[in-house]
Amino acid sequence: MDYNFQEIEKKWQKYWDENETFKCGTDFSKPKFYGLVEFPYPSGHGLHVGHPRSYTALDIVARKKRMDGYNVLYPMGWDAFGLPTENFAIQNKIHPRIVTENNVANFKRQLKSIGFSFDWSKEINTTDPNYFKWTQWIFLKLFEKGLAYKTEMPVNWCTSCKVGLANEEVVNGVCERCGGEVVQKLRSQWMLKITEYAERLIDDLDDLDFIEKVKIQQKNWIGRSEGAEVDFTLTCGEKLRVYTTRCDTLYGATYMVISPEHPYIEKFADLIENIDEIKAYQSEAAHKSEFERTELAKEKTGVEIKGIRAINPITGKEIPVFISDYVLMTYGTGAIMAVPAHDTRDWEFAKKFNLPIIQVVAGDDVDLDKEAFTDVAEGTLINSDILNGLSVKDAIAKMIEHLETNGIGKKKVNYKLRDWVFSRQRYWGEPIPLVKCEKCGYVAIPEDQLPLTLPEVESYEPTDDGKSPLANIREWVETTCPCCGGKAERETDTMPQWAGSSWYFLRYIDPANNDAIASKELLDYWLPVDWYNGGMEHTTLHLLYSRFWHKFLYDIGVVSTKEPYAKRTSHGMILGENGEKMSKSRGNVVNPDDIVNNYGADTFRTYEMFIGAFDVATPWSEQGVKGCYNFMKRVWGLLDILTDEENITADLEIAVNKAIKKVSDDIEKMKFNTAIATLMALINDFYKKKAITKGELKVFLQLLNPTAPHITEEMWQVAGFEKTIAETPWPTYDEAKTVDATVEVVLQINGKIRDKLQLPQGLSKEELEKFAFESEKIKALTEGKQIVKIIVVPNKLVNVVVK
RNA sequence: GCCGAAGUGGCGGAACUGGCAGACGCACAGGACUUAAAAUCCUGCGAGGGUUAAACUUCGUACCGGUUCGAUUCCGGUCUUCGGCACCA
Repeated sequence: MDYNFQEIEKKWQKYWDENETFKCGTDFSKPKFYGLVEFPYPSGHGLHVGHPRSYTALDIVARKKRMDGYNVLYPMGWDAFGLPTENFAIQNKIHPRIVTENNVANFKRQLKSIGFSFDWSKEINTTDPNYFKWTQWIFLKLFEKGLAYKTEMPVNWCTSCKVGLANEEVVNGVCERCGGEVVQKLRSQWMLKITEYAERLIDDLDDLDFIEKVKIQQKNWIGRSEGAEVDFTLTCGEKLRVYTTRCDTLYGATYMVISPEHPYIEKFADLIENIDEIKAYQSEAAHKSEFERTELAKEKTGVEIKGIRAINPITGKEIPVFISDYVLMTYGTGAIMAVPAHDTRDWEFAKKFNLPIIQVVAGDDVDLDKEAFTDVAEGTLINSDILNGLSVKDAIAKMIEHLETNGIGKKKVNYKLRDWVFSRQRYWGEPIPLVKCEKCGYVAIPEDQLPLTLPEVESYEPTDDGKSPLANIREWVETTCPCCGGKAERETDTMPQWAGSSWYFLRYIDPANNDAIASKELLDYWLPVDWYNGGMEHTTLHLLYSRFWHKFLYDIGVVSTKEPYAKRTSHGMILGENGEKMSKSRGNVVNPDDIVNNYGADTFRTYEMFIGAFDVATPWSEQGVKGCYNFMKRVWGLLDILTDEENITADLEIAVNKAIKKVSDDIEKMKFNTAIATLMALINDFYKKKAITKGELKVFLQLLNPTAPHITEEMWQVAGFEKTIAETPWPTYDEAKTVDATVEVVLQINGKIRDKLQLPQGLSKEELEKFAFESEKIKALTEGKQIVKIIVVPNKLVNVVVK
């Protein structure tokens, strides 16, 4: 009988659908397992071979957990708002909803063809009004609690398309779509105060089982730093506040710099003698795009503010104040004290403008004519009066104390994290459910009017002045104020794509609920997500945003866990055969459909898991796929050598027990490649014997089932076993039977292998030593030499050290 | 520049806590079956030396050095590749 994967896979996919085999249970006394993978953006290109790497991995975990007796929730849905769909709709004059429907249908067909054990009854779609009703609801709660606010923010503006672009759409400083110039333009934008959660987002990471690099990347992104705020008095009488992490170097602060956007320029314009020059510099800086500001950062620029000077509060000396675009308005106070001796940027600036450089930390190999001395960890303070002789660490502590007792400054923690720009001037997103009333300002629309749906429009293109296409629909925009009943206009911005994905794992729990995000009882049972796998590219955006929203929902009592995800893992990228990232332009894209059609879903799944270490990027290999296809055929061929014997034969008992242990452990540790290797080795044993008993086949099929579910179920049925594998418990092993009766013991002289002995398991050190010296080779090589030492590692080796 | 990960046969990759480097697969070679091929099954397969064949032997986990009876694994330094951040005071 040939291995007809098309027929087998179709048969079992139909069976699972009809029997709702993987629908999560309602017996809440059972332990639960909530496995989650990132839901895809249903693009027009169809599924990428990268998606199934993640989905298969957690599918294996989910299938095993079910066999382990857990109540498992493993859901799937669609993150369907977003730009590519909108752009496709614009180009082809099709409604984005239709585009989305088509893409979702295609994705769903593809996912089903791979045989994932998703509970499809929990399917969600972020563009479904019954879904985004709750996205809007969460936004209104944020608004109500003062965590959503509107402010002027620079946006990336494409001068040719006349449209605001998301950061992801700006590639090398130009518009991704048309290649046009991108500049910064101020626009009024809705913002979410994620910075208010910065500290908790860092601190709570400690209790989570996230892979270390995710934690590190999130911490770096949030960018916590401890320092001090210090007030310098200006000659105009006002105080200029700076932030510094190195207040120990205050004696070396020889000038100050404020950012070009600093409000003091405007405030003290009358006192500034060279105001024209300053204004010119300001406008120059404003016209630089983000790209230019960073790319051209090699040479420092700036202008001294004439007419205003500052007084160093520690030394009492008068120092000049500059403006320069190397100081950012968005971090700290938008002003710095410059210590050129110990900061590279300040040093470069001081060199260019010929400013004094005063060393305040001593160290070896310091040449301040060549570069700043920044590696001060071992240094001692000098030229610093009260701090002289102290280490940097002690000096900081002493200076903070000094600043605080004298009212000059205080300790301060800062974060690099900035608030979340939450507006998009686009059509295909969730409308922000607010109206602007002339009298009442921004007012939330009443909850019972949610969802606020998108109106039908003629064109999805943004307006000439960069407003959302919604702004053109006057009958939709013009409304009444829910507060005073007067004339009001709807907000025409929509939410970013990150909105719908920031809470989707909650909706899976109870997707049809009309009264709440999900019922409290179900939320309490299923949360937190036990295991979330996804790409590293989502570490600093999606993963952080969703942790933020979850913490907010925790604060307002919607959910009972502080954190959404107990465990986070990440898969490596699958590269093209040439080792480069898969892309259309490189022509190295592999279509999952082709693999499923030519080799079958089981081969595809097995290959994706066998390809290499799960968290490491690996190139695709068609030959490798064939290797796994061979394995499937060998698995199928076991039916030809099947005997009637019910038990596991004695000579394979150890191998089978070892395999159960290894596969079980490897799945938990995501070492799918070695789990499969173990099963390949085991099947070689069966073929060598040209026989497999029913007992052996049973265990083998169960172990392979999570990876290759179709072929194993079919063989299970053909072999006449009861029920389906999915309904059977995961096989157990006998620890005592995972150890071989004999072990190969290595005999070494001075650490070099000279002989090997096959000896019984568990011999004592003395016995091993005795056996070692019975070896002819060891005898010969130790003959007449002085034995210095003998090292014996039980069951492993005897090493004789001779002189 | 900063943070992080990695470098092992012709290739993808194994190796628990410092203890036989190269599991498993691919490719390749040889054999069985076949009229033949494909498919399948079996065997071999790091490099050099050595032998009719074996035995045997030296080298070998990016590079240089160290710790150790013993290092792919630990420590110091160098190089390369990939991922992230990037004037964050």
